Amino acid sequence: MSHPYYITTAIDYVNAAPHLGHAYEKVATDVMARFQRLIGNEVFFLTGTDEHGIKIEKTAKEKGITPQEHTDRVSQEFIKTWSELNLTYDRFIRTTEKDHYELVAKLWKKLRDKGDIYKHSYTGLYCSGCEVFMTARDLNENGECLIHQRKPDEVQEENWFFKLSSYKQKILDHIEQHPDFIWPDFRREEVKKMLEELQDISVSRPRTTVNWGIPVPDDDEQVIYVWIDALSNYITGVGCWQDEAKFEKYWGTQENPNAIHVIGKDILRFHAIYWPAMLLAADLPLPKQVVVHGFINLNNDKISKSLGNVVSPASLVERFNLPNTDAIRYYLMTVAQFGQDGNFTEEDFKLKVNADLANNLGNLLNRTLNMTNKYFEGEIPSSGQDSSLYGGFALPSEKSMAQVKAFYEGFDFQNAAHEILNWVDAANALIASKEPWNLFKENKLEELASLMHCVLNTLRQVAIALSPITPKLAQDIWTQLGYASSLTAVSWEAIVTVEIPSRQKVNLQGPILPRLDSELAGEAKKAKITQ
RNA sequence: CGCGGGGUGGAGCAGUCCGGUAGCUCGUUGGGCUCAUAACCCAAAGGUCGCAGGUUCAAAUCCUGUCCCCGCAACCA
Repeated sequence: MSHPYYITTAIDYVNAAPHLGHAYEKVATDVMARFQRLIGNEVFFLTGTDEHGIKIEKTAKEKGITPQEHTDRVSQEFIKTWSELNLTYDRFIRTTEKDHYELVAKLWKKLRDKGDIYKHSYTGLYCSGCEVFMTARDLNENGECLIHQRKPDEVQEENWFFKLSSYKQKILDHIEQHPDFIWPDFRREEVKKMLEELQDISVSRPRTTVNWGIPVPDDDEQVIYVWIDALSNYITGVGCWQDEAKFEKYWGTQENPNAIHVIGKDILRFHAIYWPAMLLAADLPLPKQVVVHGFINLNNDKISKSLGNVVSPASLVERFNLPNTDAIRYYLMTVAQFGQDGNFTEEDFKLKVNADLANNLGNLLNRTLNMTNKYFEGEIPSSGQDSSLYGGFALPSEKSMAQVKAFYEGFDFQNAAHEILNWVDAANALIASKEPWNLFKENKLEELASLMHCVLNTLRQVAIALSPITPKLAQDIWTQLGYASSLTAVSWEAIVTVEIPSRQKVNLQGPILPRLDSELAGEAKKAKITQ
């Protein structure tokens, strides 16, 4: 049965170019979106960019362009990168879009009219070096900014505040009553601790500080700060207060919440506390689940601009001469358990991609199609009388298929891929043990046909099952198996209910993914030779 | 005592909730095969699970203490 499935990523701040860290979350969300479509659900996948704020304003000024020009440029970079990674989002939302402005203004008024937003004078310690207000934690024992080693100025500012504290209990209750609201478990516990010390938050900034933002309704002096502006993209994206039918379908209702937010661990607080509080204040249903992933480090260092270790997906494609980004998608999804941190190294990337995708899977396809060409003139043989002969061995068991499905559903992409690769291994082992080349020499064509049919069908199943993670490779396998149609038209059930058609003409086209030989490997070889 | 994550064969990790022959991938060594992308298959070596104590017939797994690494703490995913 088809269900609406709404999934979102965090929207990225357009102050820097997209890198592997951004890509990690987006790919994971795309894998889930693709999987949900595969099992027949009606998916709406939202991603986008967060485009307001002082940093954008400053960067634009430095570059001598307007903030709008700047955000136009950078958001295009994100769109381009996502296109290279084959993300299948349904909308790319930008917080500078018209419908978002309207929604945010409505949301603001609603909270204000309800009395949940109030004006408050705020005396803060402002470090002009950092250009930001500091809290006690940012200061050393002498009350000096840790970075600039000098005392910040005492500045009084009038801001609008949101009564976050009055929603504390409701949020806590919701978390208790919906154990799946925050995933994984340990993040839920973390949020409960955060809730213990909860203060109201400032939700606007004076125009004297920031100009680039959505104006506070009926207050020319103030601009809406990031919380209300950025978080509400999730409801703008599915037509809140604009297209009620669409909104109810995807966002869901109080009784049947439907939205799933995929976010990084750094913004847990905002999604698990601020955002639900705002929704409660606006009398809107809460999301169904907040899924929190870990970070991918680069050579054990945090990915960051200041470390200068930013790697873009495009640069990997270039360096390794990849036919497409599937190797990157695969690696990101298998390098760590979703929810935990992982570590990216080029060496490991090469190793894993070569072993799993090129050697085991790619080579299985290649050797199988070659044999189909040699022994059966390129036509898929029928399983014949012996259809059950190899069934228990290479064909994935129904249990294994169900496991893969459960892994996907539980955001365990690592184990999903691992389980599918087991099917590949089993097929390779089956070939080794049955020695089809000898069956051919001995003219045991019945047995040979049955064996080849079995392996070809396994490849067909692998293509379907792996398609959420590696859509291009899966389609390549599909095409080489002789299908004219697109793999996206196939459903998950077909793994079990359909067999590869006999007499279909295979279409061997060479490696779906050549082995990666990095510059590193090249240089290591060179070094050996010169020694 | 701010919060949280992690410390398992050479490397990267799973297993820890619901104690009971320590598992996976890569690498190494030996063998096999030749359909295939120097690939694939089989086998072996290699770890007493950070450290100390406790509970138990039995602990990587529970409890206590301790050391080390990492992240978060009003926006670098």
